[in-house]
Amino acid sequence: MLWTEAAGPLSPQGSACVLRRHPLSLPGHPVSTTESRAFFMRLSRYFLPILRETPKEAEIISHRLMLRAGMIRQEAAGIYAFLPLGHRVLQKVCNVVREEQNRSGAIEMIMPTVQSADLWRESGRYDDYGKEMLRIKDRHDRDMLYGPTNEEMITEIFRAYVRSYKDLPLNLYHIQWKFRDEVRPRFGVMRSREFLMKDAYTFDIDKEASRHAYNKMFVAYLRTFARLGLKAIPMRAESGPIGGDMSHEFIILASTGESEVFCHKDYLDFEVPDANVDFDDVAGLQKIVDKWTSLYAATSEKHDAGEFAKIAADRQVSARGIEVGHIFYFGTKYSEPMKAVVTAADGTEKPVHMGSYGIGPSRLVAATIEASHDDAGIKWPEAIAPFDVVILNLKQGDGATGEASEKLYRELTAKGCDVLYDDRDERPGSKFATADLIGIPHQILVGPKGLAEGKIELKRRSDGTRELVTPEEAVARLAQ
RNA sequence: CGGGGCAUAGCGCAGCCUGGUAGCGCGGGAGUUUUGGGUACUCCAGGUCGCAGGUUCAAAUCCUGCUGCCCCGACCA
Repeated sequence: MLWTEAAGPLSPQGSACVLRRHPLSLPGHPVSTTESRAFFMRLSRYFLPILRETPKEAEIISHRLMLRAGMIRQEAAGIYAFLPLGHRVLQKVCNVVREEQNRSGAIEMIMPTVQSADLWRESGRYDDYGKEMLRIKDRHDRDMLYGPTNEEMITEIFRAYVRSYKDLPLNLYHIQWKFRDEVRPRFGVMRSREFLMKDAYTFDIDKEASRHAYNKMFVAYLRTFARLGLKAIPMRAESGPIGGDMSHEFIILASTGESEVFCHKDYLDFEVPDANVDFDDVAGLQKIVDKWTSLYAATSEKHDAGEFAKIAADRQVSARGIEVGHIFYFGTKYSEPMKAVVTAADGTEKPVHMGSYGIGPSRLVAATIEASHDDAGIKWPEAIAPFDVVILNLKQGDGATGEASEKLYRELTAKGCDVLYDDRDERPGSKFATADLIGIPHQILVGPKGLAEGKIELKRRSDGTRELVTPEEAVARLAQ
């Protein structure tokens, strides 16, 4: 029933990772005996704790909307539970990220959240990292920590197995929760202490090879953000506490963004590489990266007013931005102290050149809302919407609307759509408000008036347009 | 970590100054009504007033300490 479909993201490409469990496998949850209701994602049976009023602690719009839409629940400062709706979005973001990482040749794995301090003593960062690192002791009084990042661990794994340049290049990534004990967490999951992070780590024989690895991730990021419906602009960045010299931040423009950014307007119209881009084409990738780094783009920290002024006035963009990704090359910073070396073609041992590449899915969920909402609520891009379609039965209890709604549900589901059915015993106004708030891209309004003429109403959340069509047309339209 | 603020029902708040039976709106439950943009009405349930001390005949209210959370700044994916 519900769980079968709620278990995970349902986009066709992403379904491989969905655990399709039989409901019987869930202990403590008796299987419903109302067979006719099986396999319907009914809002009346879902867990969607909508808040009508805005909790006072929420300052920025994405935080407010995520709380109101029942997506998250704060458990401590900067620590959040993702409720079913939020979880669906998070999973969909992860799937897009995952697909693009895989496309570029990166290989997924997963590393633990808790790490041994010894690993960090090897790189020298145990003492450098400061209070952002959550340090803990286990029962044997050993120093442990909740990972704020995984360079040391991946380097340890690499050096344990890889001996030859023939095994390079290598790109390993994982999507895992991290913890940074920020002094002042804020803005909901935009800047939480615990956050989900995709981290990729590349290993190459030299800097040139590493540049290609860097370019692969650069292009993968362009594609990832575009698929999420975001305009992300790569900007030259400081390499941060991890060190290095080749580094870009991917910034999306949003009026409520946390920092000020400046860039050339042409970036907004740059073409994003399509799915057929050849990631092994070294020169081709370099060309794409060169283009995407050819114009001025800087965050306020690196902003050069003089350079910016050289751009034609009507091409200048000065806006606020949110960092959603960060990639950097850091050479042998970890491979040297941690002795991650391979034998090169000439027989000598060389420390590998590394890079790391982060995207924060949990932050992306919030960032997307910042970039896409209105007074009524969230407007999800189709790629990460928790559901593709919501069917609103405007007269619950009316046999005709119920039948029409369920028929629509079955047909859309059969066509691969992710459908939510609002079968609650609520007034139409309440259903409209809920649907708008949670931002499902397409609403199907099934009411007695329209049904009398054999029509239902199709409403698009993005621009509010609505049209009367037959149920058959609606299905054809939504199934693409 | 510097500065400011808050903590009373699930959520939003009043009550505190001037100590004396803990309130309102929303939400929840039962019902009547209504049925295409959060319908109206009736009834009901729900709070050791963040925690611990103290003052007092009496503390949500006054005093002390603690904890949690939020905002501004510095910092950060």
